[in-house]
Amino acid sequence: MDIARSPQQLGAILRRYRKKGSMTQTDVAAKTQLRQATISALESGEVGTRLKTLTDVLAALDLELVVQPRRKSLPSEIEDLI
Amino acid sequence: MDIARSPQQLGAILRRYRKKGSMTQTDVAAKTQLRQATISALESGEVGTRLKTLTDVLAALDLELVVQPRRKSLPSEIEDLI
DNA sequence: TGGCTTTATGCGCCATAGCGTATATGTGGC
DNA sequence: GCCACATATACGCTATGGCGCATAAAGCCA
Repeated sequence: MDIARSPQQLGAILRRYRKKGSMTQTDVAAKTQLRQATISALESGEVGTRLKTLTDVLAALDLELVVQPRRKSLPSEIEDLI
Repeated sequence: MDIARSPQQLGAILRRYRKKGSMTQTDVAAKTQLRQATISALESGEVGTRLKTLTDVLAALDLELVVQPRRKSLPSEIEDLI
């Protein structure tokens, strides 16, 4: 599932989509005018990453966000503990 | 729709949900341990807002994010111009 | 195992978010 | 018009993201 409630989950999802598109962090960095190190930080779930960085990467991966009410999601809460 | 591709769209969505829940920025600030001014900035679409701030507010409003491939969305692109 | 690619870290620098505190500006309701 | 309540701004401060540049540490595959 691609539901995120934390920067960590968001980072993991972005990494999955990036790999699905056969791109490296360096590729994404080039597309977004960011550094490879910055992409690394985002995917690692650094809590301080800026929204602009997130939306830039989403654009590079051709993704978008949907905001929705939380569903009961035991799986996702368990995932939080990992 | 609640699709966001930019901090601005995200802020607008959050504001709508907050009002739907009859909460003030001060209420959300209290719940999240952030300042009312910070909530104001987030809803205004300040690009530098931190991911942690976003996820904290999402939690306070009982919302979550879904990441999905971009759909062709003329409406959303028009919205960008507003 | 060696060698190449990919990802994670380090360091010094600058810009800025978020802080506390406070005030100004909206915005409704009466 | 007045007055609460809500939201937007301001100022000085500290913490930290992202930068360039560089290197270390994994991963991967022949």
